[in-house]
Amino acid sequence: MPTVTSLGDLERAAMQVAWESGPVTGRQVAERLADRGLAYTTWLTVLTRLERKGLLRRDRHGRAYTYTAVASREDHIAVLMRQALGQAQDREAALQHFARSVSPTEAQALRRALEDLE
Amino acid sequence: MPTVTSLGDLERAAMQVAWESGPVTGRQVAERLADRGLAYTTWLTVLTRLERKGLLRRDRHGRAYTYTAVASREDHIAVLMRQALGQAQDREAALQHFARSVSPTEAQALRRALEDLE
DNA sequence: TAGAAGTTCTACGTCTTGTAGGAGATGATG
DNA sequence: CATCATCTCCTACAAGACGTAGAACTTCTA
Repeated sequence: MPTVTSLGDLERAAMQVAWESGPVTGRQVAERLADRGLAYTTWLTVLTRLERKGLLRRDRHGRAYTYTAVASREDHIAVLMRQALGQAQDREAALQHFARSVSPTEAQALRRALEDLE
Repeated sequence: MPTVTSLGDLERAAMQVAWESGPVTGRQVAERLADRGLAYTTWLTVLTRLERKGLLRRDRHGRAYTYTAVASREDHIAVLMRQALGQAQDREAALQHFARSVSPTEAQALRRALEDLE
């Protein structure tokens, strides 16, 4: 299981944009996050690093690159959760603790999801 | 939700020992992990950092300190999983993806755990 | 063909983690 | 009580990740 490195603050922000706005250019990310007052090239660097981490893919479109999330946010989160779970020596016990820690709504959603599995 | 910082390699190893061997001294950790060939003070530093991160607690016992895990390994893992889940904007969707990604055995364990909830 | 817009490369400061030595405190032991 | 074995504390340094960005080079486009 290839370890997913944890993301920094800017990296997370850029991923949010990629997830919410579909394929984006560096320029678009910079505009979407203009409130942070960071330089355009800062976002380019962040996007490049996210590509190297395998979270984004990029395709040329004319002069510019377009960045696309490799996995959906939900998939990414599921991977993170599985990775946490993988650290348990007793997974069933860990799952039990997890089940106890979720809200009733979440528990219900989980039950439904598990039913749909079969 | 106070963010749990991710652990480094040595930190994780030290936590394993703390979880498996109950309260331990720095010396014991160093011995348990002697195969790594690291200096005793290296482990002391690691334990100190884990204490600062809130994962270990320490109590004086004569001249030495004894380190104890604040949460069980399973609780810690549940926290990590919840933290991952917390990044979703649509938790139900994320849980659904997670449910789909676990093994049949794990799914069964989860179902049981959720049943026991009520 | 010149300018706008894009990319690439390089760089630097800070924080985290791995790694550990030296100095000082303290408990045990003869 | 003096000394030795231990223990802690403080400090340090290298490497890597991340935030941050400018300079230089490339490429559309009018």
